[in-house]
Amino acid sequence: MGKKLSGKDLIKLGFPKNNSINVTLGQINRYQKRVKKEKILIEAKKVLLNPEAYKGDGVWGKIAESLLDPVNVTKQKLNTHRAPFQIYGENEIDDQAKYQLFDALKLPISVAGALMPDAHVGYGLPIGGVLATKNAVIPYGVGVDIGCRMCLTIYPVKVSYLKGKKHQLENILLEHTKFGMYETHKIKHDDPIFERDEFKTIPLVKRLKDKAYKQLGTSGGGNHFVEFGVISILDINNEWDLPLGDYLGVLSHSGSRGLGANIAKRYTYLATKQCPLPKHVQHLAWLDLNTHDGQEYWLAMNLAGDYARACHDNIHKRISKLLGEKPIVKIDNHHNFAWKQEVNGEECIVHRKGATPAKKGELGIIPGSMTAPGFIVRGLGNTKSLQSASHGAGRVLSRRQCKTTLTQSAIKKELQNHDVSLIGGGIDEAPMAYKNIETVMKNQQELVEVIGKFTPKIVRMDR
DNA sequence: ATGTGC
Repeated sequence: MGKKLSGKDLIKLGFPKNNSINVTLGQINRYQKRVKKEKILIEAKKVLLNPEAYKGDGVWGKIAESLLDPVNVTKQKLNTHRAPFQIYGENEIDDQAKYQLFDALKLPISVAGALMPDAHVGYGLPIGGVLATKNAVIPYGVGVDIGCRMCLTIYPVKVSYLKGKKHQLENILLEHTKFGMYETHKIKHDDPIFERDEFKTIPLVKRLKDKAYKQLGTSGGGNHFVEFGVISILDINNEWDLPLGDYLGVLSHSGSRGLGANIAKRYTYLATKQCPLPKHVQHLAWLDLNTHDGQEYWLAMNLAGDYARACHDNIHKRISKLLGEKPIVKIDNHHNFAWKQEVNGEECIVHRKGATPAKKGELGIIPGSMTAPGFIVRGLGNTKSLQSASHGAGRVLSRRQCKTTLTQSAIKKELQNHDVSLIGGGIDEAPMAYKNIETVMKNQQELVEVIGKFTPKIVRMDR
């Protein structure tokens, strides 16, 4: 009732008639909804008089920045030329995914790009896309599931265990992994990550802390899984001096749950507001890393990545305890993330949206499907791929196509043929929905070398 | 991938 803060109030206070008004109203509306107008105006005046002192503040930092350095939101144009790029396994990649990369390579911030052999169409950057940019980060270049990653632990246990204790292992997955949107652990688990400053200093992240707490160690849905299988070590020069042969392995694939999803959503929205692009590429909107929002996204993205790691660690720790065995090897890697990395001698932001980092000697995991093997790989540091490799086999059938062309009985038969037992798993995650992983691996021999193989035997997914 | 707060 006339109590709501308006632009006029701010002008009366002495605010300049530029975008600082909009920024201020936006921040207040978002984070100070329940604070009295009088109180807000007193604080706003202080910020107006000394914006320098408020730089970095969760709520007022962005306002201070808009006062110090008013931004002109100008429509960005695409270049007519493309930044240099490389495509791996081109024959296996559909044209739409290539066109998406080509568009991304025309952004004025783009330095170089690559397409991995499992690439397919996504929002903004294609899945399997790698893009290096100059001092800017594209939230949709990372993807909605920030820090989506793999984690593998290997146990010094005979593989006959998989058959002999099949029922017990199935029970571990059924009772002690959590899938789907709402399923959480009955007992709350803790983790040092919740002491991180970002949970206090970034208002959005603060609001997500409770949710993150509840979801720690859960897997979510989609293509996420936790599975037991056979690890075959194939490289005698492996980094753990393991004799060649078979071991019990636990492999997990999941990300940062609601925390990362909400961070992605918010900063994508902010990016599209600040960086208007032609309609067909609007999802490639970026945040300048010198701005408040850009820096905040970087911190929030890194937090979401670390949270995703904490989730996997929680899963593996609990399973290890239930097995009564300590892992002798642990390998893990993000495949939806952005890193600072040198490209052609200058520091760039390298986005990998469904791509495995593959610096020289860097270890990673490339999963196949629930019936096809995954691979433990060692990066070869190929600069043409921006030191990256595929993050899996890649889809051949869309989720919709799966539902219309596949049957439950065909999936059941496929699982039986490979001696795989499945708990959960929808028709859209059928093994037939994925490309042949052997072909994908062949198409990236210049990018990674294989150390070992993972053959899934007991798989748990959402349903 | 997530889930109803721009």
